[in-house]
Amino acid sequence: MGASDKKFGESVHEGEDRSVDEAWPLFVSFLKGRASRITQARRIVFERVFARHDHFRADDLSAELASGENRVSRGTVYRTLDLMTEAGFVQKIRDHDVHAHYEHIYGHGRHHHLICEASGDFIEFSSKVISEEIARICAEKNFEEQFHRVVVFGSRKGV
Amino acid sequence: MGASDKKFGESVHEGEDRSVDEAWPLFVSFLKGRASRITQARRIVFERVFARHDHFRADDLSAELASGENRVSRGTVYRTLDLMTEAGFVQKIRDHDVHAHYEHIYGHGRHHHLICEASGDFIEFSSKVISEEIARICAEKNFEEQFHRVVVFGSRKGV
DNA sequence: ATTACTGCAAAGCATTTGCAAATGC
DNA sequence: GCATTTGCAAATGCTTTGCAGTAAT
Repeated sequence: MGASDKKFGESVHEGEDRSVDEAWPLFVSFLKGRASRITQARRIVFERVFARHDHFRADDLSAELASGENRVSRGTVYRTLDLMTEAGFVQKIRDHDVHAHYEHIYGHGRHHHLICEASGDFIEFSSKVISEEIARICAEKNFEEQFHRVVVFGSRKGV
Repeated sequence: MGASDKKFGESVHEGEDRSVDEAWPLFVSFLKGRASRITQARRIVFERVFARHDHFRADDLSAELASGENRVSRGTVYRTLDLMTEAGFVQKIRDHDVHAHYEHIYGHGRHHHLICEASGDFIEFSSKVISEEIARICAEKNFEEQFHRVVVFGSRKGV
């Protein structure tokens, strides 16, 4: 396919090798900027992340790297993933909090949350615009929606 | 108060007792419908959930119920919360999966996911409409957004 | 009487952490 | 040479589970 055919995002997957090679120097700068070291383990994890074009789980990646000639230990995989997140190369697709939160919904409409990272407070909101847009997207993607969640992380102004 | 005065979001706390009393019989039906028993422990957890008007964590609720005259054990609290979720009285405010998922975002635009519960597949999408709506809501709520996530659970049609 | 449920304590399991050895600078 | 990292293994902490006793039907 021609790169021009690719609609989604700007990622051009023929460029995958180039992608690591382009990105690595940036990670190096990031590390240098914080007086951290450029190590083999970090390079290995970095490459492995870029070799994937799908979503992955930290523990899967760690398992993959647990053996073989370029093995990296669990702790280091997790630590490097944190660095990469901080540097903005990966995004964590999960709530920050590992704990399960609940709320009772009897008599409530569906709603979503603004979560203040500083105080941990939740602000509820609901939006017809969003629900409708999601319904539209699902129809377009031939996907049957069961429910959706919208979470906005940030902070309350003036708190 | 007239129920009609109630806006959304501002739960009116005088109504709290009525809310449980209205809901409990429904839970009883649900339990009977699946040949499960109506027990004291379940009633205690149910009430405690409805007595809260905020979000709560399973482990906090469990800690609360760990002592006192109406104590309920940890295991039972978790099990009852599952039942209540299944029955639709509470909503779990967290991804289904406890594991952290990552993806690399270098060269990708921000995007979100449709997650197929059957196959576990992810379908990516992005929507300017949603981002703008969220920005609008944050402005309205005086909230400074850092980032947002939209997750739609459901299933792919014809898979 | 039966059978489901509860409490308990132990097990699970992803993730984190302390520390001695290894490595980058 | 010195400080940061790594690997290892043990610890964490929420959640789940097996089992024997208890309660609901």
